[in-house]
Amino acid sequence: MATANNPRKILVTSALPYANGSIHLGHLVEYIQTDIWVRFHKMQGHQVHYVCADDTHGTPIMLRAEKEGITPETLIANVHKEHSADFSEFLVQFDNYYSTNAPENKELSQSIYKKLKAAGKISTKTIEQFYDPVKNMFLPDRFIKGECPKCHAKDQYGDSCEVCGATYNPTELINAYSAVSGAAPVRKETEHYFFKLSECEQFLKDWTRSGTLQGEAANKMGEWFENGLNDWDISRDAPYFGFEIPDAPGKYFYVWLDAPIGYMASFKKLCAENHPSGDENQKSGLNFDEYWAKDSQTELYHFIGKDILYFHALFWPATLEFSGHRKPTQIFAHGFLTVNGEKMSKSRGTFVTARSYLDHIKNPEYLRYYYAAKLNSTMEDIDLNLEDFVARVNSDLVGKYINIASRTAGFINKRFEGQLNPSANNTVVSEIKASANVIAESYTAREYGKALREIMRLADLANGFVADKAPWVMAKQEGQDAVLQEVCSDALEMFRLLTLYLKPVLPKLAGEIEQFLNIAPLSWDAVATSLLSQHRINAYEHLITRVDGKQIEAMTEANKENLQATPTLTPAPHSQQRHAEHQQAASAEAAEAEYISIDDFTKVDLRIAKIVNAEHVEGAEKLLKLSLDIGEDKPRQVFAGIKSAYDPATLIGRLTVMVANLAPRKMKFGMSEGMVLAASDERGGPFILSPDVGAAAGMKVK
RNA sequence: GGUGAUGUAGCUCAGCUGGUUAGAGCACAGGAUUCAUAAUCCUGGGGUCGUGGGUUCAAGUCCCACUUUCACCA
Repeated sequence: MATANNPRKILVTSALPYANGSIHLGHLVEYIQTDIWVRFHKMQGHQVHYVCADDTHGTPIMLRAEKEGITPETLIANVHKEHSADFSEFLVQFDNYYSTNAPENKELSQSIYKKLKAAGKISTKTIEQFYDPVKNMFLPDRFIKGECPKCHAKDQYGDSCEVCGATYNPTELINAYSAVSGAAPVRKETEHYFFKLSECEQFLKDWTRSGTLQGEAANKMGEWFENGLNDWDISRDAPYFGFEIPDAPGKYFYVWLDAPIGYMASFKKLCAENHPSGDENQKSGLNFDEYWAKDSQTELYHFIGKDILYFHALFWPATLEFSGHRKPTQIFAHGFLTVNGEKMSKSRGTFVTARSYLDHIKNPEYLRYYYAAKLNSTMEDIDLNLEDFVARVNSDLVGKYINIASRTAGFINKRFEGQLNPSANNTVVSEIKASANVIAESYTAREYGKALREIMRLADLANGFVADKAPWVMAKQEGQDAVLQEVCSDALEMFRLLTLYLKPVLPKLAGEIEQFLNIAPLSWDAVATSLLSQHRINAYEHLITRVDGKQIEAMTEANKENLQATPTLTPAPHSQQRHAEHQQAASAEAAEAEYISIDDFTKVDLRIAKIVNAEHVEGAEKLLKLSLDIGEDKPRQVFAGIKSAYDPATLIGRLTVMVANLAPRKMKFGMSEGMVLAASDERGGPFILSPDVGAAAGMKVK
């Protein structure tokens, strides 16, 4: 066991976000989970370093930069700035946030490759791949599209069909085309470099059994072993944004080779920063080799999403082992985020970026708290239920926790000039202190939900104590001052302890409370101390406010609008996908948001409609009842939400456009047999459409 | 399709190696209270633990089948 004089030396990483998009609420699950774990261990007095970086290489980055007319270097520098700001505002405190496109990473990648080669783990093989003859480049599967060989759905990606779920090789696609240039790809031979993973099976089996993985993850590994391990293709042909392979002109490391090495590079940079002279083996503290040499005694933990377990549990330990480095102590995989029980969705407005959350909800600690309340050590998905989010934050943080200080500090400040006088032994205080170990164990085991349940149970005890003692009654009675002071002091001591327990999750709030209580920054061993009599606290200022459900609505609304305002042209990666081109399946929905086929469009039966009657609907705030002639025997009855903008009398006789084959819907005031089209956004509306002169009722719009 | 997970009160979740009338928070109802940016305290209603079989003296907890949702398939 580590002691105060001999702290554990721990290096922690989170997965590298791909420099191709913004950080969103899904990403944050991992960074918040990791950050809480790191902060907790730092509070315990251990020497913990938390590093991360942007994952910057690969074809998607190259092509996006080209499309934007900037260099890849400029693109990744912009993204790095954005990512850094997002993390910082969410209080994710990296010791270094770097980039895989860095000299340290290049050097490490090349040196590791050379060691693997010297160990006989590298081979070459000529393979045949699709090639874009217009762009003069080989195409990753994701950039080849065509007709599914099984169900003949159009515009499917090169590896799997979104419609029928079939998987296949890009060579099986019918009428394949390049998503980059549109040209028909040709097949072309090229020599690729492989890491001989097939030879690492025994090593990996042993490593897997050594307690490095969660049970579920180990099961998953077993499945992969059963299927047999294939060699890993680690090269890509120019043009490619990445590091060139030594002695292999025109060949580059596949992004997934140098990405995890980015963990090392980021740490190496941190070591250098700690050494002003630049001589990293001379100066204080951090020594790169102490953490990464084969016989390292330090601990190394990777927090990752379950989607990239394959890379971290197979390739990465094998790469480290056969290049003469230490292996990870443990790999912690977590599940994905769903919002309101479903995948994050752009059309529902639940695909929320970190920035958008900050713009609308403001306080990042609400999200940290909510995620922590949901997180456990398994790979299960966690759900962000927005209603639950509001209820939980308001009830737990404001109603229970902060309320303890809010309801007692006033007495101390007004009646005793901020001076405390706690009792010698309060049973509730003792019980709260007694939970320190249980809570610490839960944090260590990444069972944050369990930790917070316990903390909230303790907060209930504290509120019960206050209710039981009823200081407001004492305040009105003569001669009760001493007891009043004692009760409120004890409540604040309880509040101090709860703050300590919550500090890994709510570091900023804890800082403000330390100021309010006028105490030194809380570390875990401060459980053993107490607020002393004579100690003076500062004036209580309101610490946090409640979340308003309207803020949530505004956020989801804004994210819906964003989609319409700025449709992206590049294939949007799946909500959870952030790791380069191996992630090929863009969600059907995301794809839909960009383009629909002509077949989709013709499903909508648009007709010119003559408004033969329009009238107000009694009891309806927004609706007008329209009768629309579209050349049928009887006019259609349609309720349209345009009352705010139109006087019914002025509408009669006008021509407009309606959707004629929308499923009839029963509304409060009767059946609505279609929909009238109208334009609107924050600038105004609705404005109904009018056809040009000559159009007649019943004409089809196409 | 294969594989791994998952399905417990209206909502979000606990339930360790099988053992008394299945728990919590939120929401809801009633009461108390007024110190706190309506917070707090007490009480209560509410679940055939996805479905169907099986093992067992005893199953939410083990086994089998089906089914829901999610993920992965290099």
